[in-house]
Amino acid sequence: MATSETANSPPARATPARTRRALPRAERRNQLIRATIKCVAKKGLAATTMADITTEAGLSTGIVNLHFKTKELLLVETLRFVTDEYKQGFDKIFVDKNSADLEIVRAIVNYDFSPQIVNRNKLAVWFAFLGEVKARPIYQKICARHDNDINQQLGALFASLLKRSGNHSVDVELIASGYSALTDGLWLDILLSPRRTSTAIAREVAWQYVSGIIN
Amino acid sequence: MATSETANSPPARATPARTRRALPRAERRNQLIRATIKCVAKKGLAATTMADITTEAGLSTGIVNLHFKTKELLLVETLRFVTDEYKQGFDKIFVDKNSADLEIVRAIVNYDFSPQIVNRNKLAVWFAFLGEVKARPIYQKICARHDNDINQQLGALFASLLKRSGNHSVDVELIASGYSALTDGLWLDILLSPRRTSTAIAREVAWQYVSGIIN
DNA sequence: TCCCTGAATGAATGATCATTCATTTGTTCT
DNA sequence: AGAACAAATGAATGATCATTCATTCAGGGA
Repeated sequence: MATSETANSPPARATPARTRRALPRAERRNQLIRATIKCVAKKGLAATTMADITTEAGLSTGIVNLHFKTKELLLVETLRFVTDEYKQGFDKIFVDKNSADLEIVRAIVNYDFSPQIVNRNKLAVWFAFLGEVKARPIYQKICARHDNDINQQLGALFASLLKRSGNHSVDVELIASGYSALTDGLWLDILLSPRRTSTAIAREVAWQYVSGIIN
Repeated sequence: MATSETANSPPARATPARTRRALPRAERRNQLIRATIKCVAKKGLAATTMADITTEAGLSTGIVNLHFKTKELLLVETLRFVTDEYKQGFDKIFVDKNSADLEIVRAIVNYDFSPQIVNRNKLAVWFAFLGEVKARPIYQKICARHDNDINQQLGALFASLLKRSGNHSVDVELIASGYSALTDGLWLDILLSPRRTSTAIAREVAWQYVSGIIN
C-alpha cells in the first residue's frame, strides 16, 4: 500500500526529488496520449486544456508542442490510438482462431463486451470524437475508415457463415451494418447509464441479434 | 423564389435598413436555440462561440446573456429542445393511432427514419451533446432521462405485442433496449458516412430487427 | 404627442489558453 | 572527463472569448 501510486502522479522516488529524464520519442508520445485520454474522459473534449494534459502527465507546459507540434495534432493522434487499439484486438481474433466461423463470431461478441473494450474512459473518448465528426473532417475520416474496415471484415465473416448453413436469402452487408450499429448503440447506452444497461445485458442483446441471424 | 430566404439570415426587408424589433421572450429564445443548432452542427460544440451564434441569429453581442444568462444555459436549453422535439413526434404516434400495436411499431420505425428525424444537423447536435455526457452531469441527466422514457414506452409496446401473439419466452426490456441501441447506432452511421448507410438501408435494418422479434 | 418601460445593442473588460523560445538539464560519444 | 547534442522546462506573449453594462431605441399607454 505504501508504494502504490496513481497512474500519472509524479513518481514518488526515494532518489533526489523528481528528476527529469529524457525518454525515447515514442514513449513520451504514448505517455501524453494516455494523459489526453484521461483528461478527455474526465473533462470532455471541449474543456480539456493543454495545462490539464501536461499536469496529468506530470510534465511541463511546452512538452506537447515539442512532441506533437499543436494541440490539434495530439488530439488526432489520440483518436488514432483508440481506434488502432480496438482494431488490434479485433484482428487478433481472426488470426488466433483458425477455428470455425461460429467460434470467431462468438469471440467477437465477447471481445466487444470485454472489460478491455467496455471501459468508460475509452468509450467516453471514442464518443467525444464521434460527436465532432460533422465539424471536423479529419475526425470523420479516421472514424469512417475504422468503421468501414470493421464492417468489411464482419461482412466477409457473416457471408462465410451463412453460405455454410445454406442460407442465401439475407444481405450480409445489412447484417454487418446492423451488428456494428447495435454495438455502437449499446456502448453508448453503457456510457449514458451504466446502471440500466449492464455489460452483461448488452452482451446478451448483441448475442441475440447474432443468433437470430445464423439460425 | 424571390421572397425565399435562408432560415436565419437577417430579414431582407424593403423597409429602412435592418430595424431592431422587440420580440416576445419565447420567440427570441427559440430563434437563438435554432441558431445554436446550426452553429453546433457546422462548427461543433467545442468551437461554437457566442459571436457565431449571435451572428447566425443576426442579433447583437449581449443578446444571449440577456435571454439565457450564460452560454452554458443556452446549450442546455438547446439540448432540451432537441430531445423534446423528438419526444413530441414520438408521443404523437401513440395518440394518433388507436390502431393495432403492429401498426404503431411500424409507424415508429418510419418515424425514426423519416426526414424529420434523420437530419444531419439535428443528428450532429444530438451526438455532440452525447459526446460530452461523461464530462457534464447535466447533459448526462437530460439524455439519460430521454432514453429512459423512450425505452419504457417501447417496452410496454413490445410487451403488448408479444402477449397477443402468445410469445412469453422473450424479455421485452431487452428488446426495447436493443431497438433503441440499434437506432442510435444507425443514426451514428448515417452521420458518420451518409454515403455508405443510406436512410433507406438503415430503416430496413431496423425493420429486420423488429420483424425478427415479432415473428 | 410625449413619456416610460424594457428589449436590444456593442464597446470595453478581464479571464483563459495555446504557443513560443531562451534557458536548463540530462545523455551520449570520444 | 568534457564537449556536443537533444530533451525538457516554464515565464512571457498574444490571441480569443464570455460577460458586463452604459447607452440606444421601439412600442404602447395616457
